[in-house]
Amino acid sequence: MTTGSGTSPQSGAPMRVRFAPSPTGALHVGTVRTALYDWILARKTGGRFILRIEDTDQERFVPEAEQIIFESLRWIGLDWDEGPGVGGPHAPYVQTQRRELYQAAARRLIESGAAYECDCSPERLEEVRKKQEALKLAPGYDGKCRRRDPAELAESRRQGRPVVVRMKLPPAGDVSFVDLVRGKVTFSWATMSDFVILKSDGLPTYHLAVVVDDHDMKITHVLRGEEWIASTPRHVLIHEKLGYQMPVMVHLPLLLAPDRSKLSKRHGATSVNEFRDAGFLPEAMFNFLALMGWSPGDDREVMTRQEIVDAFSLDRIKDSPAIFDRTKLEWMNGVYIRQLTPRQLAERLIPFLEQSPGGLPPSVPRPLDIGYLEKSVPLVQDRLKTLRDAADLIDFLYAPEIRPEPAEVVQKGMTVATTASSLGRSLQVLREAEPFEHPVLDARHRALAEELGLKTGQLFGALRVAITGKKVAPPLFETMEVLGRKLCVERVERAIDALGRSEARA
RNA sequence: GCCCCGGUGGUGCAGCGGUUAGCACGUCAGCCCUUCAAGCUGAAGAUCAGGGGUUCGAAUCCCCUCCGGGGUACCA
Repeated sequence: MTTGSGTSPQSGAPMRVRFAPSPTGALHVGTVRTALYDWILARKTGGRFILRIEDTDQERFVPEAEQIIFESLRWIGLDWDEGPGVGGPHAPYVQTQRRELYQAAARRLIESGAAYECDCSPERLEEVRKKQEALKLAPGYDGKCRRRDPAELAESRRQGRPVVVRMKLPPAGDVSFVDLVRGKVTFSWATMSDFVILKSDGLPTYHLAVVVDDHDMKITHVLRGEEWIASTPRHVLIHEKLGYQMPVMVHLPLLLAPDRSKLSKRHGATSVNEFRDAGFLPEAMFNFLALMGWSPGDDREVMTRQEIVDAFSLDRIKDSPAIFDRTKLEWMNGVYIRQLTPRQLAERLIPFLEQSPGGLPPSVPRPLDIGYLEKSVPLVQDRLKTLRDAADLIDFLYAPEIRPEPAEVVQKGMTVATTASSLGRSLQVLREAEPFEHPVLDARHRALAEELGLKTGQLFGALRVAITGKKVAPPLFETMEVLGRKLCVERVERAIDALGRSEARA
């Protein structure tokens, strides 16, 4: 390390970190931010980045979600060293395939007296909660089954009544743990109650599963969103009772919407897939997300993946929430778009231009000619915030004909007649210019404007509308060069015709 | 309600005991100029949430208040 900025106390030893999403749908940008930090840390320390699927919630399980997770991670460039698809020494990496481990752990906890079985009905639980609410007490399980008769439990089971396993909380006192971002955090056991670790369907809750798996997979650092900080005491308890050592805890600041509430659907796009489809570049997304909750300590913002890995350190993660500013993301995406070569940009643009709604009109034949596109790209490269912006900016290059509005062709201080005659003179230039390249076209038209006593803006403006059909378009003569002599002549002729017809009507 | 974590220009971030409070996005203006961008210059914009302390000195440390967020499930 030559910069020194990236050397944090913990950057030396290889870290084993895991990203453990639930397959419940698309990957939220906040979740991906966590994955990003995991990946960076693993790469930085020569450690391992482990992917684990936490599918213990059968209710919320979405079958396609697993594929979406893989795709999203691959899209943004996070490759995993252990996990689904690649295997590893702690396989399987899908929690529903590991249930024996959790059940064994639950059994050990019951045997040691740290946990107990509970057959309280949902109705009773609801009743207890209501009573507590009425008395303004903290809601929570009252511990009735702590002293449940084993025979009664067995009877419940025989009758098919649901039985869960609950962790027994210490009667009083505080729990503390060290969080790398927030320092020492303390909770009182009184604010919690005996929580479920094994559900009646035999699957573990998050609390048990995470502890068992992180220990089994030898995870050294746990990175997760701040919403987990309040349940960390539960994890401390389970670790303790199982005789496991706690990994280093790192609770990342939440990602908020501009209105400072939790980033959700109503704020627009929230999943990486949506950003990908909206035309954001993965490298821009990587860079932007890395800065959501972390900064290098100097004023750098636009950084390559390698620069981020080099500069990253856990002690520079901030403790206040990060707000997702889409405008700034768009700016950064534009920066990355401008860094591409025309060829690279053309290649990335093709899927966006070829897609049916949002791309070029269906009348434009697919597949697109990459050569023509590559020539067109420099015309709009500086003007793109997202890849999806391109279609609207270059559609006129693909239109079979342009039907300009006569009123828009005529520039300020000109009439239909003077405009038509000026375009007629331009036509000569277009027919004769040799070679048909922008420096020549530019020089000839400047001379023409002077000869006609027009401002360049007047002549060029009229031509722009004739050639592109738009008042706002890329630089005129570069555009003409891409379009070629034949099309330019046709379009200017057509504009003159249109002017003639409008005059006749008037 | 209770518990935990936050609060620096409009926005995102840096600064964490002594700075004219720094950078970026956005906004506005100028330059460039054929429009729009991009680029370059410059400007406006902050009682560092408020109030008390501690200190020679506080955005930085402590306390209170207010505001925001998170948690409080057989969801993760």
